Amino acid sequence: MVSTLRDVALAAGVSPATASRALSHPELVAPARRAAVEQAAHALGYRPNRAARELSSGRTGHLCLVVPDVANPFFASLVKGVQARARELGYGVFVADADDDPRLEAELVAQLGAQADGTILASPRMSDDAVAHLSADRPFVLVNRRHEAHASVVVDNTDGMRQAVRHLHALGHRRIGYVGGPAGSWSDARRRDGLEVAAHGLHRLDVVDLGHFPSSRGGGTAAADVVVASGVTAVLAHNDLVALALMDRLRSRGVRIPEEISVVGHDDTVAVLGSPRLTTIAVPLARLGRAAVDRLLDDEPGPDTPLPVELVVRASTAPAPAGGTADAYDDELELEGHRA
Amino acid sequence: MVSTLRDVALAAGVSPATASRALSHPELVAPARRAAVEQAAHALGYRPNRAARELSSGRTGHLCLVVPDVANPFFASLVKGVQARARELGYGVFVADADDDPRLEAELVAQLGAQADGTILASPRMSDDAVAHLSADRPFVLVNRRHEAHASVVVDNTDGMRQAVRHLHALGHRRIGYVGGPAGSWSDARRRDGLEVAAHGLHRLDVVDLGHFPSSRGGGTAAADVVVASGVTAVLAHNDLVALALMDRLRSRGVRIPEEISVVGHDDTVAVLGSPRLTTIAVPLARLGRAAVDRLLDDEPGPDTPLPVELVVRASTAPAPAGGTADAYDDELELEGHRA
DNA sequence: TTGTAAGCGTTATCAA
DNA sequence: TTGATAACGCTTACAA
Repeated sequence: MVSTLRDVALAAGVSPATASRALSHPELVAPARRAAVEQAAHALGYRPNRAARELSSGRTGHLCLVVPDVANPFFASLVKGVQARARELGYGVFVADADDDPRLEAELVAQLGAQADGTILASPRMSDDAVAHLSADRPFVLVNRRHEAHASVVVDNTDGMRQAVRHLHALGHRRIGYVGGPAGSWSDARRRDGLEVAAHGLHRLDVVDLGHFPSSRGGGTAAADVVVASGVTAVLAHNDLVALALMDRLRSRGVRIPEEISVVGHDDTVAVLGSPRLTTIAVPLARLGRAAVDRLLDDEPGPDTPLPVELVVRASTAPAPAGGTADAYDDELELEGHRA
Repeated sequence: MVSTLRDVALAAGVSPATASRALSHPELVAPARRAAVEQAAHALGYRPNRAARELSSGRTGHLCLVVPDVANPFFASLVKGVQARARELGYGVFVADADDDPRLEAELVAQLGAQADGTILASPRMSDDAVAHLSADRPFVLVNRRHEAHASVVVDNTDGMRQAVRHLHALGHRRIGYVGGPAGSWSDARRRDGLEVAAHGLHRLDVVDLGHFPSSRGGGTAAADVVVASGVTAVLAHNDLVALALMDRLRSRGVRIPEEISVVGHDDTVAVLGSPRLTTIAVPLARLGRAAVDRLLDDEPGPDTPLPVELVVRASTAPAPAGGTADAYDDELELEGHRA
């Protein structure tokens, strides 16, 4: 049979209260008794009943993590980090997949969040307004998105763009396209900021905004044709999945990568599966997940500096084609280009 | 404030016991009172306290899912299916990532499993012996692995091999290599069975066992050289990740795919990211996850037939090279080949 | 420093 | 069909 705290107390010759304290607040109990209790607990294979503990203390020992799609490698890695850190701290993690439906996300936050000591939400697509109305009574942390109403952990999206643009510029690219993520995405907006900053600092550089695209393979396929039409010699994609599909479509239109067009992905989730291997902006997803847990459980909010990202150069970026199209196109066909 | 059953009972003018029954076992309560309770509950925004319910009833309303690595797309998709079905049935899901450590898996099953109404375990690498010692007191289901001591849900690994071999044979391949998964893998053993069956049914066919390899990219890279040395014109890989790395290495050794060697993956997790797109044996992972939940919660075990898999033909398989090496090698260099 | 005892919110047993 | 009432196992004032 499963033994209770009573059994432990009985075996150790103390009251249930002392047994409880010995296990939960050891510093309040005399060393001798504490040892006796610990030994009895161990001998009986005692495991505290979390339901009873919760009912009495109000704390569940659970964390709740809501993501749009666990099968998306970005979120899967995030789950891994959250899970690892939570385990270290003795928490179990409810993982809720919202199946890419922002309304379901809100519902899950309300439902499962009520059964946990805190909730972590990764939701690039929920509206700011909807985010504002999420439960603020319990600890709550937003991942890779800021919002005035909540705590958050983010990565340095802006700096990632800066690194990538500098890399491409050094390779001689002078006309670089940006395949944006869905409109309204917080990180997409930050990346556009980074693009602007980067473009201003470099010589003779056009950054061309190719528009907003779905952050799926379909987005990359659609973007490819826009890329070709824009005359850029390099592209930054919103994520690796998009970049891979983009390369696929480019190739099938006869464009050689990286000889004719260089491609940069984002996140480093599936970049290594591409052919050629994708140069990408690596995001420390597991660290981000761990940081989310710490932030959730931290009493003092802290400064919340963005986590650093790192450009990983692989085979999909190369020097700009000689006599590249950059100058040829310089004064035509400029879709909202930023100019240095 | 959050309202309790007492509040509902008070508002509805009934006793807490009746309120409880009205909500949990409606058929035991007179329609009039039931309606009153339901209305009061709704009006007060009543949410049952799961801890209290658990303490009293013994049921947690939680399920536990332990996987070796959530960042692996195979398991991520499985999580998605489990999660979806569990939600439909009103359960929350603890997801535990064992970080590819079978010992940790066992610990997680014991720890988190004790806080749930049932546990689902996907563990290709745990030893049969270790599996035998896992908690049998609560409902427990094994995923894609059979074991006499436990219930399980599996896919038809054997038939998948049959489909793939038939496909390759029809394309004229007469010497086909098998890049196996880790030794001890249950599904790998089933696939070898399928290979044998398939080979026996087809004319002039050699299936060459290339050995056991890690189910990671490294495994695929290592396998590539063995593939080249074996003189096969087609390869079946243990999963898509392995197949993709295999193609990478083959290509860098100057082998053209599919012109010189055809490649077949398994699972259809990342097959579409490859270039060329990978022909693969699609496994219904989400369905498998859903089935695991149903099996876990089913009172009557049922027959447990394997879920069907489906060969998806893409660009990585093509007719065998003319004057292919198959016949040339027919009587030499036969590594444990099965012969029809 | 320790023990007594009162809950925590729900379910389930028993009478009525 | 309904209502008291006693658990469920633990934590935490409060008292000693």
